[in-house]
Amino acid sequence: MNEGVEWALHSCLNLSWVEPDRAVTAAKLAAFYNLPTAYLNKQLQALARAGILSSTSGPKGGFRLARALDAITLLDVVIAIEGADEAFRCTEILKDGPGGDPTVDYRETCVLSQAMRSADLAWRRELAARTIADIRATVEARFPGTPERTRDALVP
Amino acid sequence: MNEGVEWALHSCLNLSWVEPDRAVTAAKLAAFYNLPTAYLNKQLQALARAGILSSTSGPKGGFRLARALDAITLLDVVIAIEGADEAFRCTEILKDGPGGDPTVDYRETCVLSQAMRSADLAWRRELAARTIADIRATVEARFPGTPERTRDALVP
DNA sequence: GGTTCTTTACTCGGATATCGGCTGTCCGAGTGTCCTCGG
DNA sequence: CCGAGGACACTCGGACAGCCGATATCCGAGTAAAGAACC
Repeated sequence: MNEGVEWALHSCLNLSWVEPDRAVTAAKLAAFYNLPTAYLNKQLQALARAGILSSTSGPKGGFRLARALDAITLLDVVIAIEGADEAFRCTEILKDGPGGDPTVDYRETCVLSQAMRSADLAWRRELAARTIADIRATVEARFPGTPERTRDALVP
Repeated sequence: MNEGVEWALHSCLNLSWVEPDRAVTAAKLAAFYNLPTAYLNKQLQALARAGILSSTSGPKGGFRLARALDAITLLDVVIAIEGADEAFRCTEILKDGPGGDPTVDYRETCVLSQAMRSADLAWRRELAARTIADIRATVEARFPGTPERTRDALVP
């Protein structure tokens, strides 16, 4: 899995601790973890295209969360970065086998494909059940100093 | 995910329909789906290293299943081909952030890492719950002609 | 006829090229801000 | 003093190289079988 997913998740979480009307630049978010600025910017662009962040150009510009915290699931972020394709991609090799029918959609018929898809759905269900709001609440309960420390590092 | 996983899964399933004392060459298994022989051979080698198949050299050689059908899970096959690493790899970027502690193992501490690992475990649990025996039984129930057709194509 | 040895052909196994996608970087378009200048 | 205009600096956005792993391939080591030769 793409490394940018980790950056995107942490960046969304960090953005949840700054005032919603305050935009944070990619440079600030990158400096927070010593990440390459331009490359993180690329991931943030993907989040903006997915409607998770909203971006503003110019001075005082940057990124901010575009939705309520409990309306952003971990699956949303993963899909924004990695794409919506499932991990196991059925190439329908049964079509080239003995008794293969070119008119059949083996992604729906093949038992192995169904089993792999079932596992993939379990993974997605788990990710869709956790929102940034959940994560934030857990972090605040375990590490009370995090919100203030994060805000201090991101806002000038 | 690696395309060889699909080939490996179908090959294991196909091998389940030939007599256990009969070895099938990589060439036969590849011809079944018009796959590149040498590359499929590479995947079969990985399955052999994992103890899922046993290989025999020389004439009348080839691959055969090394374990009982109900002792081979889909997860076993996936791990043999893809490796045991989980999809989401936590790089512990919190170590480089404000308040980061180099002595802490953030793969266990980071809430996001835990959430991603939880989803990964759900995926693995689903794959570990299905064995080649299960798949074979389902296929035989839905497509009764498959066992004979497969055996005819694989044994001389 | 039986046994042993040799030859042979066949198979796996690992070492070797090739390609696509992730990683990393750069510069231009757009925009809000601030300063200056005029009324 | 107030407002308008312009220059400026800052930010995102997409276009451009580099590198690692997956893809695809080939040839050699090992082996079991088959056949020939000998007893």
